[in-house]
Amino acid sequence: MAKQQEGTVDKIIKTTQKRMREAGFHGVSFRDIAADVGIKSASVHHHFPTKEDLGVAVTDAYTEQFLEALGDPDDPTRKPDELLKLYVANFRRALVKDKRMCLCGVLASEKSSLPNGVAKSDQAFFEKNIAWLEAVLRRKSPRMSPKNRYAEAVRIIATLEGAMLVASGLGDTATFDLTTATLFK
Amino acid sequence: MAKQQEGTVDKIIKTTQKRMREAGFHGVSFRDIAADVGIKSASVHHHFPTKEDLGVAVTDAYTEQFLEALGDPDDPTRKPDELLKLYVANFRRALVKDKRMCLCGVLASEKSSLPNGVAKSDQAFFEKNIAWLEAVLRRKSPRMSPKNRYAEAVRIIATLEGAMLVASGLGDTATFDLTTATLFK
DNA sequence: GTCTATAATTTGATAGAC
DNA sequence: GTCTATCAAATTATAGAC
Repeated sequence: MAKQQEGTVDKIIKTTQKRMREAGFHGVSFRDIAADVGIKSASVHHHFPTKEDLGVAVTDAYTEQFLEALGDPDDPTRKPDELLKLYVANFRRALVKDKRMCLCGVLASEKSSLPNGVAKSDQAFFEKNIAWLEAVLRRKSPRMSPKNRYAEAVRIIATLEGAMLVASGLGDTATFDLTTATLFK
Repeated sequence: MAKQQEGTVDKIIKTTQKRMREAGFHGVSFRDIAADVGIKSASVHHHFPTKEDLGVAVTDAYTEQFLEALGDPDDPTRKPDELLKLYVANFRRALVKDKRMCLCGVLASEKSSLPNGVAKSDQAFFEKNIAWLEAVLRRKSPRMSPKNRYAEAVRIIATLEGAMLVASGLGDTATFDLTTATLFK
């Protein structure tokens, strides 16, 4: 699977992700995106007829990329504790390296005003993340009840999203580490 | 201090808060707000010349109202543990009763695209909340180091904001209780 | 697949009458 | 303090040439 040359669609998705993570769904326009990519807004519409289409594509791509970076939660060559550390590191990278909130966290905060398709894709991000965490926890603590596993998975992603949010609100990324330090105590 | 009759300014602030908690700063317009209040957009501009002015007023009012509901963290008639429970209950009410995210959480997620004044007011919300929590923790655990108190305060607000965010993303308010149940364990 | 051109609507904001 | 009227710019979206 060779990484193919980056086409216009990929550029559009990438730049839209970037902008939506800064300004939310409503804070981004076709013209801004087109300018970033170096084309005209009509060309963006050619690939994504409506803003909802664009929002869905960007959210789904973000989710896929995020889960791909996590890998298989049942990979026997990686210990559950390592996987959980990797999970935190993934969020950390999104905040510190990209200097941005999680896209799906941003969208969740404006969820009731999103087009249906985008809201649905956003929800899928959280469901898939929780499922991944549950799988890891099943290996880490086989005797934990499914109910408690679910609660623990939700607690983990909520803490990480909250840590990003507060770090963003305070304008201080160090806050993230402060918050997540005791996550698995 | 009798509660005086609600004037236009209060109505504008109230309806703007409501809409911004649904759609973020960029998802709200002067015309929408005016329609809610029952006036014209020019009248909204009379009270708040720019959108930044409006955003600052709404954010500051939200923060003040939020802190007022918490009361004095050093009130000797209330135990620290009660105050912390009250703190969680305050967030819970915002989510369950208003069916909405925390305003300042929403704004934090789009912070880098906000007008300077709004970003500043948003940051103040987090700083004041952390200060309130630190004061309570000083009473609850007098031997805890200031550094650890700060970290614990940040952890508490981050968990609550994250719990709201994920509950919003999943479209299930019960998620909030699941996440916050173990907050003070 | 990209462009020009444009439509239809919305947006933040202002001037001036009442 | 609210209104009408209006502006200039921005927005989502479409039609049709190349």
